[in-house]
This record gives sequence, structure tokens and C-alpha cells, in this order.
Amino acid sequence: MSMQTEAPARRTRIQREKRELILEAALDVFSTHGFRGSTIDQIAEAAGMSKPNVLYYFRGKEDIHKTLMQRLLDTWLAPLREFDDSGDPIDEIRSYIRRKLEMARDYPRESRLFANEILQGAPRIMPLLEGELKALCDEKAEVIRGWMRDGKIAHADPWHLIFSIWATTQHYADFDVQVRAVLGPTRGGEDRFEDAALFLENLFTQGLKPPRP
Amino acid sequence: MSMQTEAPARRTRIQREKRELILEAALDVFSTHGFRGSTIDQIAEAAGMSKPNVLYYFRGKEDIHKTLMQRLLDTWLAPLREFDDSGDPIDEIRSYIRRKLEMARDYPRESRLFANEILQGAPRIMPLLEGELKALCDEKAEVIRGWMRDGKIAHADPWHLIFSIWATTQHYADFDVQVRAVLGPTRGGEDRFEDAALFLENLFTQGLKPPRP
DNA sequence: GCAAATTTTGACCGATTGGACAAACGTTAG
DNA sequence: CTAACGTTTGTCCAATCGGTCAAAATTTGC
Repeated sequence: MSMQTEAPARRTRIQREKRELILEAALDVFSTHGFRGSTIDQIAEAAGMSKPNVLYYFRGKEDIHKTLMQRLLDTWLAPLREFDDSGDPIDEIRSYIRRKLEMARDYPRESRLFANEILQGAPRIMPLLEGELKALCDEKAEVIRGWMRDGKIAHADPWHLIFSIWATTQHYADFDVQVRAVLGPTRGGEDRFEDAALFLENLFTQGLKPPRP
Repeated sequence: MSMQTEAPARRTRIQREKRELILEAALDVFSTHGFRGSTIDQIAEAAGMSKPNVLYYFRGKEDIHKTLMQRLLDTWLAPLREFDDSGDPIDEIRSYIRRKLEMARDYPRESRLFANEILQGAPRIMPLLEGELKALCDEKAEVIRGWMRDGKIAHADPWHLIFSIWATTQHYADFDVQVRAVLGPTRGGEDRFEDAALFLENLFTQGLKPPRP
């Protein structure tokens, strides 16, 4: 019978497992070929089943991608949500950079899937960007602005600060091949994330140090 | 007759014009839909001609994309080539940031085309990354390292410094829709590049200021 | 063990795609 | 005018794609 993504979504054990298997495979395929560059056959093969079987668990290609994007955004914004104004501002920013960098290292497929979507104009998640994401950014920007008012960090545009942290950290997932090609075989090992973390933490802590201590 | 991309490439005036027209249209289409997401029909329509006519000037879809990528990389690396160790280091870095940001503003399609290629593993330009790009980066990294030895800027990894400038500036072209969505209608106007320039110049100059003047 | 329900797949369909080709069109030199 | 050459396009083809369907295989409830 039909067990689509609709409201009730009663699922048996096997249905949940197979759906998970398909989503895992689809993440692989979508993140490396983009939406239009991926085929259901590729996803089916990666999941070890036939194409009609994939279509038995999901309405269609679009449905798989939508499901993937929805659960992606939650994990993706988690580090920003943790952003708190309780601790020391510089430490807070430093640990945010570290968390984002760890995500780029541990979840590069998710990062690339997201980048692919944004690059092509975010046709499927525009409402989420203008709603949930913007609201969260506005909230955190206010926290940052508070730190600046209190003279705890240097004055700068909070939104562009957030953008620059996103850009520098996600770069190591999205542009991974370029990073490795430029660093070469000797320096392109797994410790490139360590080097990046050190550099970025230094850049931002120095760059945001308050003018008069 | 055949006037492909091969060695001699004798071209009449009209051939050069039409090829240019097609490349301009293809840049539009490829940069917004990716390689596999684009069709020759779309390119033909954008160029105001028929599909077979496009195939008359180029061997095929791959040929158009390859030609586009080749001439792209030259303009793309131009700012880095200008990077010189003659002037003041901080000024040099600042003006590099400004140039890259101007490119993100004035040539967003080129940036997205490049990003699309890298995201998908750079299948078509890998040799260029490992060759030309790496060599250029190594050269400039040495220049930067010289500045650090002379105590003109703070010590930091030159390669990751280059990466962070790439990432932060290209972000405003590649993730444009997200930037605009987060900034909202009031702050997402054309002056967002001005704000970004101010923020980034400040971040990097403060972050790289030498420890003891 | 068996019947009902669920899961899996081979075969198929219509639409789209990259590309081929020859005929038609336009231009120019004599 | 016209023959030769460069340019343009309508038509067609084979391959691929997303998706359907009915039949087969498997699991589940009794």
C-alpha cells in the first residue's frame, strides 16, 4: 500500500529501514551530481535495489530530495542554534567556528547538497531561508550586536560576520577537491582541517579583539 | 565546414561573433542549471538560434562547456596574478579582497559556473587545479610567507589565508540568494557588497596586523 | 499450512535529450 | 546569372529518463 510522506505516515520497521537506506544512497548521489544530474537508477543501484522498488517507498525523485533537504536543514542549523550569549564572546565564536569546521569534515555530503541547492537559486527551500533561517540569523545577530555594545568584541556587521564564518568553514567541504589540489599530496592529508581550524580561530579572534581592553 | 576548437582554428568574423554569442548564452544557462541540468535547446534559445545551428559552431555540449571553463580560469585567476610583493602587504591584501569582491559582484555567473564544477569534483578541470592553480598559489604563498618573516604581517598559514579570502568573497556570488534572503529586503540591496567589503577589509587587516609594531 | 497483505521486480510507456543529416537559404566572386 | 561556399533549420534517431503496472516473490497473521 501507499506510505508516502503525508501527515499520518504509519510506518513498519522494514519501511523505516528501507526509506533510510534510500535516503542514505540518495545523499551520496545528489551531493555529487546535483538534483538534475542524478537519476533514480543511480540511487536505486547505490541502495542495492531496483528502481520501481525505490518508487515504492517514495513518490518520486522530487520527494526523495525534499525529504533529504528537510532533515538536512535541522542538523545544518544546529551549531548556530547552540550559539549562546552566556559564555565569553570570543570563546563562543571560536567554538562556533570549530563546530562548523567539524561538520564540514564529518558531513561533507550534506554541505555539498546544501550548496548545490543554493547555487541553483534555492528553488526548493527558498521559504525556509526567508523564514526560519532569517529569523535565527536576526536573533543571533542581535546577540553579537550586544557583545559589541558592551565592548567585548570589536564593532563589525554581525550578519557579514556570520556569512564569513559560514563561507570559510563550508569551503573545506564544498571546495574540497580544490583545497586538496592546491595543498598537494604532502599537505592535503586529513590534518588540513586542523590547520584550517588553527588559522580561522586565529584570524577571527585577532580580527574581532576589542579595540581597548 | 568544420571550425572546431582544434589547433589551427581559422575563423571568419561571423564565426567569431556567433561563437561568442553562444558562449554568452551558455554561461547564463550552465551557471544556473549546472552542466547536466542544462540542455542545448536552452542554450540555443538563449542565443536566439536553432539547436543544429549551435552544433554547427561547437562539436557538442561538452565542447561548449570546456571552452567556457578554459577562458573562465584566466579571468578568474587574474586578481591573484596581480598580487605583488612591491607595495605594503596589508594594502596588497586589502586590494586583493576588493578585487575579488568586485568580481563576485560583476561576474556572478562565472563564479557559479566555477563553483558548480568544483562541487561536482572538478571532473573537467582537475589537471588545471593541480597544475596552473597550485603553482600560482605556491608562488603567492611564498610571497606572503616573506612578509611574515619580515614581521610585516602576523604569522599564519599562507594557503589557508588564500582559501579564506576566496571563500568569503565568492560567497557573495555563489550563495547570493541565501545572503539576500537572510539580509532581507531592507538590507539586501546592491550596497550589500559595500558592507561586505568594509567588513572583510576590517576583519583581515585586524586579523593580520603584526604583533609588535 | 495457507491465505491475505506486503514487498520486489521485469517489462513497458511517453517525454526529453544529445546529436546527425540533408535540404534549404543566403552570400559572394566571376 | 550562376556556381561555389558558408550558414541555417526541419526532421529524424537512438539513448536515457521519470514513472506506471501487473505479475511474481516474500512476509505476516491465523
